[in-house]
Amino acid sequence: MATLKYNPLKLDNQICFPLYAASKEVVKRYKPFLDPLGLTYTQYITMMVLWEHKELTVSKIGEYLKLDTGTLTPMLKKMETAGLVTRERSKKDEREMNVKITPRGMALRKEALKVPERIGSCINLTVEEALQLKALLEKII
Amino acid sequence: MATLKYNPLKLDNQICFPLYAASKEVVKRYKPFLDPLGLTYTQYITMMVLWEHKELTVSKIGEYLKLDTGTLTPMLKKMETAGLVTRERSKKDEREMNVKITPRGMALRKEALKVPERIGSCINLTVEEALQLKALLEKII
DNA sequence: TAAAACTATATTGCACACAATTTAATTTCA
DNA sequence: TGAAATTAAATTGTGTGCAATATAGTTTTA
Repeated sequence: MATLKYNPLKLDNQICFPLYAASKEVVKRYKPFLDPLGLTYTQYITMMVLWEHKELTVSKIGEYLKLDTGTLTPMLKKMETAGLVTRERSKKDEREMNVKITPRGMALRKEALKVPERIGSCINLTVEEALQLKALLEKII
Repeated sequence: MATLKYNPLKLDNQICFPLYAASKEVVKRYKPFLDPLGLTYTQYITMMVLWEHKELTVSKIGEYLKLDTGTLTPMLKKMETAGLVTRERSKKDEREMNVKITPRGMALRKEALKVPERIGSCINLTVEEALQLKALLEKII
């Protein structure tokens, strides 16, 4: 009798691929809600940590978001140009760059408040499933 | 008594963020195993569908991987240069580009066979948790 | 205290991702 | 059947991501 061998290199047998595809898919679903705010997804999560903490160094932002300076520096410069943040060297330690949210950046929070619920209704998971997913993902990170 | 309001814009309350972070993290963990094969993560999943199907059009590859031509065309050209695939216009329909795996590309499969188990031991999930995660992610896609 | 080690950010180079547009080939249908 | 619609790739432009390196400031320590 022929035995059907398990193929470890089949796309369908991967855990990485649905993770990769779902992540891109969700970021894409944010786009129509973020475009009116003038934010990309990466800028949106950056604003999230700034709405909460008001002022942070580049490396602190990088710690929260798990992004490196090669990604953050150019993006923060754009956000500065857009008037959402200011960038200033720390007086205490000139190596540090303090990124501070502006009143305009703070004001954007009101408009962003609708985003999470709108996204929620775009993602086909129950609250329980979402919590379960979150727990599993956090175990990986 | 003060009521602590739920903050929908807190990074910790997002489902999208752990998804985004975990996806990047897993792709990063593949790097040390894929570097010796001369493959990037995107090229690796492309090889997966080609190991299975041998010959596909660009759009079929895009369907499997959920990637568009702006991503695939330049990457497939690099893979052609690397001798992993050939690219040829379809005789039946000149609009289609047939991408075919080469013997060298096929031979790479043997070396790649160790990758999935090595990755498995890098990811801190039980088999049950991984299957659960996969099911939840596929519900999103 | 001055050289060495370390730290924070910036820069460079490479590889995606995708929206929007273009080009070329095929199919539809008036 | 021939113009219009559709389809498949390629191209262009913008925005990440990250490894590796560079630069400048701070701390450690011989």
